Amino acid sequence: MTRRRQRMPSSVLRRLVQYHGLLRSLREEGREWVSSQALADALGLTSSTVRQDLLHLDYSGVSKRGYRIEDLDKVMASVLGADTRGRLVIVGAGNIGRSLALHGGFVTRGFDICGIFDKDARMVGQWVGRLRVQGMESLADVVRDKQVDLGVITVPAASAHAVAEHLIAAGIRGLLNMAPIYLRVPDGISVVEVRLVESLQELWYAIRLGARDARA
Amino acid sequence: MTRRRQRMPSSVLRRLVQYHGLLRSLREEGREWVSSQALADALGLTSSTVRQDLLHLDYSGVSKRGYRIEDLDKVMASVLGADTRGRLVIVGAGNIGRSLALHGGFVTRGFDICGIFDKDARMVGQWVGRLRVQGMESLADVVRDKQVDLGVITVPAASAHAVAEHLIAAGIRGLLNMAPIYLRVPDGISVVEVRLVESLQELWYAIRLGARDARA
DNA sequence: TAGATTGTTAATCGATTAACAATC
DNA sequence: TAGATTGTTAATCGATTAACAATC
Repeated sequence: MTRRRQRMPSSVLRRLVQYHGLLRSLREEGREWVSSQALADALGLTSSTVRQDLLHLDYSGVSKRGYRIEDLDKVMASVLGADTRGRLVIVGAGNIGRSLALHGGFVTRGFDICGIFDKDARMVGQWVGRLRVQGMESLADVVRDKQVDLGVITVPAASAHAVAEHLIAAGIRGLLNMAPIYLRVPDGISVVEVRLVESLQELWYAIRLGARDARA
Repeated sequence: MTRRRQRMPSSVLRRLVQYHGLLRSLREEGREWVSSQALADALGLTSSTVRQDLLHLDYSGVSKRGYRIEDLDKVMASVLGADTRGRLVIVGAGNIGRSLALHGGFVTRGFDICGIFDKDARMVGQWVGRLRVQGMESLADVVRDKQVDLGVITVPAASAHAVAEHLIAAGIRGLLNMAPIYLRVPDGISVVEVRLVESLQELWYAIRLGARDARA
């Protein structure tokens, strides 16, 4: 009987995903044990934070030795759902959309790309790797037939909301939004916003601040 | 004499960048005033948070009317450095790197792309929009000659650390890292990590949790 | 004027860090 | 055994929200 744990804070979830990626690398290296301190060092955290985070899991380490990498990896994969594959479609076959479709990272980390769509008739029919760009009118059928879970939005800001509604109407439950606009969605739909330009602006601020400090 | 404000927490900085993007759109629409409540609604925050954030700026709103969009935009642009352009290079001319180079978002939001580099000789010389892919041996010269501020890393995880060191040695002060590995850098160098696959994994967790809750 | 909205203080909430007994 | 590392509680720190007097 698994103990009922409270809902995971998103700060903890974000780190669990990181630990999991790290554990996979460590496993590949053939390592067997890892300590909270080693995990913390690798990600720029404190060992206290790591141990607090692992409290959210049904897994215990071993005093003096740390955590058995293989076991912890399995527990995390199960909690994160990394042991079942997610199905996604990409909407927007511009540069970003096509590069994500061609990028191997999604596939190797558990996601299947079930289609790429664009409303531009000139794009439709073009090949992107093994996929052929489809028109928006096919979206709902593909989502239903292939039981697609997630939509990745890589269209311009002006079309993003319409695309989101289209995907939600088709039955999708989660959106990764790369369009530079904040999406408002109904309850029950999850959204993760990816903000490349904004990240760059934060970086730009930090650099300028550093330069000022250095002069002072 | 501008009052010396304390260092800005990164949570506040992240939102200031968002406000600024929003203010730009509002300006384009020809709007003149905006309230803390309207800003909050647009980004899913509370008006309290917005007003607290604006306390970090040398700018005051007007009781009963809100904030004058044009003035607030200017103050923010100045604080964020959005009134001076940042220069960047992209290292890694794979799908992601090329799509970022071709993407207009960086240029329209204040960043100039000064070069794209790859260590693969077969890539070197190929055109990516107006840019030609250069070999790694040219990197240091370009960074120095064009006074490049930022590096965007879009190489595989295995090469990311070497590329980061190369960029830092060339004199760059900030890195946007899209490689799926956590970068360790010396003091004084800023890093922003972009984690597409990890974002997708967080989304996947949220969806599965939602599905469980719906069943319960 | 009356009412809406700011600026700011205080209260709450949540996340991180410190500390240390338990333990293998 | 002795020492390293866990699990967990308590302390600290920081961020968000609530509340409301000031005000145009």
